[in-house]
Amino acid sequence: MVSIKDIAKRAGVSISTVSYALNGSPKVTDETGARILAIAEELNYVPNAAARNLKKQETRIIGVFLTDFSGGFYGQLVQGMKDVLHKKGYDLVVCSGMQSHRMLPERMVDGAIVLDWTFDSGKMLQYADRGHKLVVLDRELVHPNVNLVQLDNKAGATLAAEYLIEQGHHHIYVVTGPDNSFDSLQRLQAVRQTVKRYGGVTLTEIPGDFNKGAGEAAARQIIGGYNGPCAVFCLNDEMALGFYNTVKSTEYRIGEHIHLIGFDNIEVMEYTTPRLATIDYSKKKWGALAAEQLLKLLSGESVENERIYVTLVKGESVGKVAT
Amino acid sequence: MVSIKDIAKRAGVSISTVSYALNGSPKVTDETGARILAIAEELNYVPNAAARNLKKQETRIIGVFLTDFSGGFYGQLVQGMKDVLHKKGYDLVVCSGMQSHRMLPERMVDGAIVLDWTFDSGKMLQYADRGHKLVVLDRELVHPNVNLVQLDNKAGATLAAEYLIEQGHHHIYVVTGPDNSFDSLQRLQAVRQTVKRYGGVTLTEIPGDFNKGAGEAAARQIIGGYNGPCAVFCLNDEMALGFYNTVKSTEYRIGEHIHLIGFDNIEVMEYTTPRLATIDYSKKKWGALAAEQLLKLLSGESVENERIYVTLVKGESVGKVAT
DNA sequence: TTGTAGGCGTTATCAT
DNA sequence: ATGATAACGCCTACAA
Repeated sequence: MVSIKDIAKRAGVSISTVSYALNGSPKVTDETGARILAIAEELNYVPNAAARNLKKQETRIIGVFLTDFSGGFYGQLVQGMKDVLHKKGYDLVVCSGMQSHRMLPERMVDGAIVLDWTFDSGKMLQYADRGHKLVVLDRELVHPNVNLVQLDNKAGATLAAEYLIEQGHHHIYVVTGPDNSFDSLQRLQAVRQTVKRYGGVTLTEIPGDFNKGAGEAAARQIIGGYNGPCAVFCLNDEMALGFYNTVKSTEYRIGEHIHLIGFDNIEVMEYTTPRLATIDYSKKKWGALAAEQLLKLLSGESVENERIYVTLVKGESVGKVAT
Repeated sequence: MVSIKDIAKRAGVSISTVSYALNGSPKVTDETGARILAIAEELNYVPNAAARNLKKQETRIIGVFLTDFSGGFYGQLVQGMKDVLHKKGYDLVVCSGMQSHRMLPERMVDGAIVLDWTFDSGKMLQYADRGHKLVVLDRELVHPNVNLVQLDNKAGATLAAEYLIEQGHHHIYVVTGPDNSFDSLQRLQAVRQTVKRYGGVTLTEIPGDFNKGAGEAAARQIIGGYNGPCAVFCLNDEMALGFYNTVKSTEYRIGEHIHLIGFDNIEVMEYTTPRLATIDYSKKKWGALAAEQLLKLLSGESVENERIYVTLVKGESVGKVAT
């Protein structure tokens, strides 16, 4: 592997001169500079990241930690981050799986954006304590080195629940996410509160895990005990989709026997028949904002937590019920 | 930042003893080893990746290079890779954008899996020449350090074209991908060949770019000049989806006036009405195989190029035409 | 069993 | 304007 040493030898100068030249320092003559650059080019010199990182104590890389890559969800989110980070000379890598969590404390990345419920909160706080900067999208965490950019889950779930209730539904099922998911918990609590506020509405909670399978299971359960029109709020679209699939394979019809709403407005929702109601928000903006917040943290600015607002997307999957 | 030096000082031993202990070398007493480990734990020691990488000349990280993260396509692909790589003690990071291409020559990753038409083939060969190992999924490249795991595009496109022709269609449009996309080119050539082989079929090529917008534009163009039933082969599902959307907003019906088939069988396809015909293959297997090939390359084994086989998925989007 | 020391490739501070 | 040199944190012969 060719290093600055090789270039120095070839150019008949010292390694420091080479380093200066390569970094465009004005301390070196235009002439020698050009000569060195030419030699570097000729030798196909590429700086070694490990050495540079070790010396400079920074990588100019941001790690984005996701639970997995499935769903048409992350594309826009990451694009939003990339746009912002590239503009500031940062690169971005997407990591997934608990194995990769160590990249932050090992300083392979300068900071982290986390949307990954497998990332332990305790660990995150520990890292923050050691000076690492994080932006967290999927839970509440209080630490000067941690910034929160959260969805307005409460508003979204309330919108969804109210929508169902106002269409005349008085029996509502809610299919939840994993127990340790902050998003799920927030949404669930908003639903409970809304139901209580209205009165005369019964709420049945079905535990889920944000994956398709949970939606399918919930559908089987509800169909099994079907006794009249009911409404179902799946706390994310993935589960709503699984629910939809299962109902589709029966004689029951969505929007007629079973009314369904999800959360996230992932791309697929647009293609179902009937169109599934859901809660929408800008994934790209979410990513962009998260990246901006992280950059501020890295530059030592103090930052306030931020919130991403949501809107209701109506769909034929939710119909009126005569009361 | 706490380093082995700090641990050594605290433990009253030299840094090499600490290093040995941390790496579980049998050269150190169980007693001192335990004591050192305890102190490391207590001080929250985390090894510095840059230093380790610099010394060991490897990172045990594989870079996966994608053009972007959109589409429900990459989830399974990357999952397949991750499963294989983790089992061998490698981590995986997903990179996107030309900025990130430098990670390979800078040795931030030990090897690369590439499915990114913005990654220049010349550059890739150059890197291979310098000893870097790559597995390439989206083009043909001949180099001992490069392995190819390709889709059987020719078979897929032939299946699609034959399907249309055998349903009685004699006017076929094909919407292509970007000019520099190898997948697009291979598929297009197979279509041309199939059409020629059958005879009596006219083929119209509409340039696209593998994005939704191109599908929409093609749909507008075809509808604008509509004069009787025709068949359309979008060379990927993303464009087929755009096409579908646009037709949906008109009085024309897919599967009746316009017959449509795509390529990839992305998740969304299952939810359209009518179900869009497409070409399917296992994304997970593709990723897993690519990862295996890369590991072999890294361990110095010589490897043959591989191929991923495809199947036809029929759908109501393609109907029979009376001839 | 433990310590000493050299080196991985850069950057950056001092001299010259 | 250029060169010598000391870090950065870790690993690993080799010495003791």
